[in-house]
Amino acid sequence: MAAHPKNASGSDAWAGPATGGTVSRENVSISEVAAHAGVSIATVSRVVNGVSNKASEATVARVRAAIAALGYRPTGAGRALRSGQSRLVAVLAANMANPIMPAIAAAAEVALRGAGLVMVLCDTHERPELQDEYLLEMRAHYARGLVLLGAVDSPVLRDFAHAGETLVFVNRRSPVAGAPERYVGIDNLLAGAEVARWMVAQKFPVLGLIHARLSSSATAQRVQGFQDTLKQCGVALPKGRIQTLAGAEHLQIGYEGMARLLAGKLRPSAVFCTSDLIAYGAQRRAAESGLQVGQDLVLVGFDDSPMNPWVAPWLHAVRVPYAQYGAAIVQALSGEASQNIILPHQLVIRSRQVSAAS
Amino acid sequence: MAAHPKNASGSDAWAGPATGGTVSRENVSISEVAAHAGVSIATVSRVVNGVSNKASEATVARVRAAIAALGYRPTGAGRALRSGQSRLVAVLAANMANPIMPAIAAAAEVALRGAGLVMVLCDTHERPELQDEYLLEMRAHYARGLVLLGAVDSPVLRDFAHAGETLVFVNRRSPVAGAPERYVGIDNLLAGAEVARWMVAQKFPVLGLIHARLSSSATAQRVQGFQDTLKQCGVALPKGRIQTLAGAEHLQIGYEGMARLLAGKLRPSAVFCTSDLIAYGAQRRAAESGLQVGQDLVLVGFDDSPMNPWVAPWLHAVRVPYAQYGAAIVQALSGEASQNIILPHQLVIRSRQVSAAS
DNA sequence: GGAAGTTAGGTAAACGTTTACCCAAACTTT
DNA sequence: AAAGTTTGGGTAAACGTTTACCTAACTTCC
Repeated sequence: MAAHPKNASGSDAWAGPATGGTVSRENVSISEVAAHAGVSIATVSRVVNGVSNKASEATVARVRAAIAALGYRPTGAGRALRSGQSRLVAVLAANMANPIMPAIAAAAEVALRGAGLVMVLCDTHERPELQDEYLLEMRAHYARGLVLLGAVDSPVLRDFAHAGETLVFVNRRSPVAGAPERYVGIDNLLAGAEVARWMVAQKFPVLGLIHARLSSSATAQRVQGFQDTLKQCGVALPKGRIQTLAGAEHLQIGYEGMARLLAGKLRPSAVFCTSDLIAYGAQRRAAESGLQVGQDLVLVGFDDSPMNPWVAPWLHAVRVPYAQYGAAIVQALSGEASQNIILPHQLVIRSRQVSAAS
Repeated sequence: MAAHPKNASGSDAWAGPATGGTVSRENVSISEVAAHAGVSIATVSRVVNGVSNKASEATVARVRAAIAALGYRPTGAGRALRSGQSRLVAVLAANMANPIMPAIAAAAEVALRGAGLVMVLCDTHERPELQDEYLLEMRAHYARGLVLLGAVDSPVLRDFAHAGETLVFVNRRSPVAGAPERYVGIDNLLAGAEVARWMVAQKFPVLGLIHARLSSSATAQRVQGFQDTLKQCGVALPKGRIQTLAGAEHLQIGYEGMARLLAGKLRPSAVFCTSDLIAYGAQRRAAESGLQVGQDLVLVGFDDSPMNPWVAPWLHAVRVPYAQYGAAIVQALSGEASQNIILPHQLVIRSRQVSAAS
């Protein structure tokens, strides 16, 4: 019931039926706390920020009591304005439709919280103008850092990179050369190579590859590692069995890519898809041709979404340790302006199940 | 004059190698724009905010030119501090692991952008303390609105609801009674009823139901609509064929629920799962028992994720129009303090395809 | 041709913080 | 006992906006 008179005349209207002690009142500011504790606002500020040698035990206790009693919490805007830095960290994701983006974002959010920061999540839809818009907007909010979850090249990004803004590139490397770079990701080159080596070891007679356009450094490296290693092992991968498709929709890419592979003379027996979504699409197309993925045809994906055991138990995949990304992002944010954090990946081969599942 | 040199000496330090015209410089503030245009900061502010009758055509043009030349963009913190309101809208999602959450968030983000607002996405993990933490933090940033994507009951939420904070409840109704409520969602009761009616019309001999605990109003209504309608149609749904499971992990709930259903004497021929994820889990368990979902057993899910045709073509589902949620959320934010926006849903029955997945 | 109204725009206060600087009192050192 | 040093805490400026209020210079009207 809390009364809540928005334009009431009675000034102490909401001092009345207090909702229950520590629960927040409408709009406590630092000066009210100061008055309540009988100190200056400077002292309150110092207590809040843990400035150590500026207040006696007794005063600290008194201030803390006042804070608790009034349910005070410093206002972000005031802080940001004064100190030129907020607790906001912007995460710009290229494409939230890909389930790995929310997965990384979730991990980042937990880690950031642990560091006392707040995540702001934006979806750039892989569009440079939108990315620029968000970059500017977030700097206007004094964001402490900008995390690019799949960056695209754009004017403002270049500008920021050269100006020394705090940028963290995740999964996909910075598209702007010549500037220091904070990067979090895995060794995509090695991962691609491992997939190739496994396929060779399994002696699959006919290999294939489906991937999106190479504008993303991650995809490019996966593809390169795969191809190089095959060549190195003396295994052929002719042009016709490499399907490169444009478009943002990975499911569609997989579907179409598989259609083209199946149109070739030799039916592929193992296909490397550079993302799980591509593999999902490929499986769908293969199933429509009556193929049983996991038996007639082996697919290897990339990311290894936690949902794979449930919706795609037939899928092998390179597992990217998304849960570890959170901590790594925080570390990158607070560390040197130029650093690479390379996390360990793992090729997950699912048992030849009929009945797998976690 | 304004000039406002922070430490004079190298005042024009960054006027040097301009990055290229309209691209942002380090830190342009309104006073620099004012100086550049030869007007007061008040005038610049008015132009920026489109206050109509306070500046001549010529002045407006001059100010706009200065803004463009310097790449000025008003600082969020300053604005928020002065006006007590920012452009931030917080979206508190209960569980980002459920793909419908990112889907709604994405729609909301697009619509909010269109309204000149910025989305801040947080994951409450269905935990009241975390939800409270975010509510407080976001109000401390003068968030213009708080969107609860699956609210849980919590002290601060109650407090805010009664204090008249701008709260929008999506999918799941407000857990606090007696306060005005802005709600965006579908008619879950009706949807549940429709599923029941369809199942009855198809004359499935043995029905089943798997759902999570009923703390969510959405789940509760789906279940109630389903059960009521079955009863009304004279179709039995004994206790043993209703599987209610606790836990946050819907995939697991589906898996376990199906296991229990299959342990009964009669094998169910059609099962209603109150979310797609539950259906995924159920399918997995059924497949492990050698059942072909879509033939031996029909599953109806809820949400109809865009990925369903790809990863779960065997799944019928109630389609929730997530793409429309964005606009609805914006509308709810800007409208009356008490309103219901009920969007249309649709029971999607997929053709009886043969080429089922695994 | 003066009163009244309109137009264009400047002045300065306020929003809630943080922090550089100052100062008094209490110790510590010679 | 005077000179330093530490401890505890207050004063006030600054951060970048928005906006209430003021003030000229024009219009308009009789």
